[in-house]
Amino acid sequence: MAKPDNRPYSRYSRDAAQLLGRLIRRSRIEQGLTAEALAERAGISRGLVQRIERGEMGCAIGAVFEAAAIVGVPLFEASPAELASRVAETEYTLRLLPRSVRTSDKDVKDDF
Amino acid sequence: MAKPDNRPYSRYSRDAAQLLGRLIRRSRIEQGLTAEALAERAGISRGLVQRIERGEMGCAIGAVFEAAAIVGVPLFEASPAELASRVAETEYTLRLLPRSVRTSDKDVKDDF
DNA sequence: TAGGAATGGTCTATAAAGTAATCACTGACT
DNA sequence: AGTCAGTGATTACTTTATAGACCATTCCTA
Repeated sequence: MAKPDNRPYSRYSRDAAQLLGRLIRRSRIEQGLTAEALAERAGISRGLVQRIERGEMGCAIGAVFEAAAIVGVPLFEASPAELASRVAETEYTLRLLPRSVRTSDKDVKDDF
Repeated sequence: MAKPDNRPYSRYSRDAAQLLGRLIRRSRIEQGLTAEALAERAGISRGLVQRIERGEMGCAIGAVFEAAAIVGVPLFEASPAELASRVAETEYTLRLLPRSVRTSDKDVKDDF
């Protein structure tokens, strides 16, 4: 795994993963879709669907997002078009930024 | 990996992953944070940070969300409090739904 | 309320993610 | 201009997730 498991995840990221999982489950059930059926469509196993819906942190983001897309849970509160637009937009902004970050040390700027 | 790679990801989920990665990178750079530094904070390797920022689908969602949380990229456009609230909310709704889905078959709604 | 599909959990083999070390290259400062 | 930190990419190795089959249980529905 990514995390040595003694280094805990932040509350925020755990909540986010859990919420996403619950939303997927909710949507799936509301659509009368079986876990097995969703798994098949997403090209993953039923066991993985379970873990995704449980909000486990080890699941591949591709599998999670794919499941979300299939049952219609919006990612980034955005439609496909909006999403693509924001991708391009961010891509552009990224090109304007310095490629390398100077380790100017200690100013962490976690305020905002 | 989750996907046999012949079964492609949908455009939507790929865009979402890519956008998230770019946003993380953007935020990181704007904060003058080194990829190495972010990796250390997230408890992951620098190589994984690279893949996350590249938007690769195989990254663990925990690692991605953790990185996002650290650099301040909002998940679900929600603050920590809002997120927790929505988790509880969804949890509740979920309890009202049938636990088991009847395979009423063929009404599938993969358009959106 | 009985039948049966759907779910949840467990187990093993395998594929893949993740790490760490290394090297070349880019680009930001003195 | 030269230096060196940061980055990007590749490698080999370790750890982990995933698939798939299985069994027990839940709970829809006839």
